[in-house]
Amino acid sequence: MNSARRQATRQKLYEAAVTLIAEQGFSSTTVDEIAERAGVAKGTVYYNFASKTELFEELLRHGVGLLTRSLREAAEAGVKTSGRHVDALDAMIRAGLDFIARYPAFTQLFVAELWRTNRAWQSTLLMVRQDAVTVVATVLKDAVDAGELSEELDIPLTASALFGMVLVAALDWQAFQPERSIDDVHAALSRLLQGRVASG
Amino acid sequence: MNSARRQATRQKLYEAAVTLIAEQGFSSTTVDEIAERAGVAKGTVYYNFASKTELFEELLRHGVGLLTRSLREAAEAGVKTSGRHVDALDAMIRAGLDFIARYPAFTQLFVAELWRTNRAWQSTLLMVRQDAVTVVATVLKDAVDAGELSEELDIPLTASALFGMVLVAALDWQAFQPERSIDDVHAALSRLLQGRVASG
DNA sequence: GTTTTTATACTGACCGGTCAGTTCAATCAC
DNA sequence: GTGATTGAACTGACCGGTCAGTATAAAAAC
Repeated sequence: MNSARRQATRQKLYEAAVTLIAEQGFSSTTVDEIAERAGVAKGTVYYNFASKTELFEELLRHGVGLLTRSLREAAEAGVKTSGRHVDALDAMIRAGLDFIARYPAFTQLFVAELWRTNRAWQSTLLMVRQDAVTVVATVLKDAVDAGELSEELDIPLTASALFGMVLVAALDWQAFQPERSIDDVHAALSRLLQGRVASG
Repeated sequence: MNSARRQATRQKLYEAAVTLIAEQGFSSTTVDEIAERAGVAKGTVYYNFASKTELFEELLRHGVGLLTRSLREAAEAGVKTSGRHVDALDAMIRAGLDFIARYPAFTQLFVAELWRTNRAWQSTLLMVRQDAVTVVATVLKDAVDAGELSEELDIPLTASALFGMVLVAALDWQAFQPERSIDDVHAALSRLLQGRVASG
């Protein structure tokens, strides 16, 4: 059980499912399509996952796991180089952009599901969302504690707003201006964040 | 044709469809459900709209029409009172929050579909998105032309980022902290936007 | 001012297709 | 030789769209 071979099959199924569901949505994506895209028999899907829904839930956990790990590592590395927590924040924005550039399909799918209610996987989604927001909020809190950011900062709301800013800007970048470099996008967002927008 | 009665039926169908699709997504929402929620027979749906997809597309146009009108009015009123374009921007943020508070279901649905590809209504979505972003970008451009914002400002990307900031913060507010007042949320976003985040 | 006609709006049973999930004997790979 | 995969057939619930018929109200005919 859980052999390397099986792991590889599951990975193929994740990759097939993520692009199809990002394009078409969960309900319009058929299990037959997923199996075909993954180059696997339909029976294999049900040998590896209890249901279509469970495949999707594990996919969510898998993807958000990658994101949070990447954000955490960026934050740690960012604070280590300069000792300033705002640099950790900036490094996290960069890591977010990297993630979205690398896994655009997962990001689309995540956004599409995030604020839906009454879905089978709602509790799973709430948990993984909490994981991701916590990483951002923690860095914000550290920066406030260190006196780098105002004590009046509304941490949870700001974490959400930052998350949204990066998310929407990056998705628009991917969808409508894919020729731009990541450095370019990163610079524009950093500027906006650091209040260097006002003229003079 | 286009009688008051028919208009009323279409309105009922919009209202029924928007909440159901926001909760469940387009594909998981059945025409039977929409009809039942609207208190109307299934045939009536097809008497008023050519297909489920067309109902959805007209719903998108209808909703984004409301949003852009509201943003435009806010921007005009905002610039009139003080003559400063950054106040128009702030007024637009407020109008965005108002809209999301008033039509949360439409907002959810719009976000969920915005970055999907390969969907029947993609072109419709692209058009209405363009309408909305243009309103924001226009105000940004006016502010830059008036010397209130830096000339180096990346207008389209900043417009997207602002849009995302307000969108995600507001959806999180609605979903996870609905007890907070709109003034409170508005203040936090204004602060973030105007660079009053850094301490000191 | 009552009957007839017409146009529009609405109804709901029904049909044909689709799809998640099941089953299982046969084959493969380590 | 045991765990993993295949492939194909099958089931049954579900759903988008259709259509013959009904309801309503206003105009036309008498």
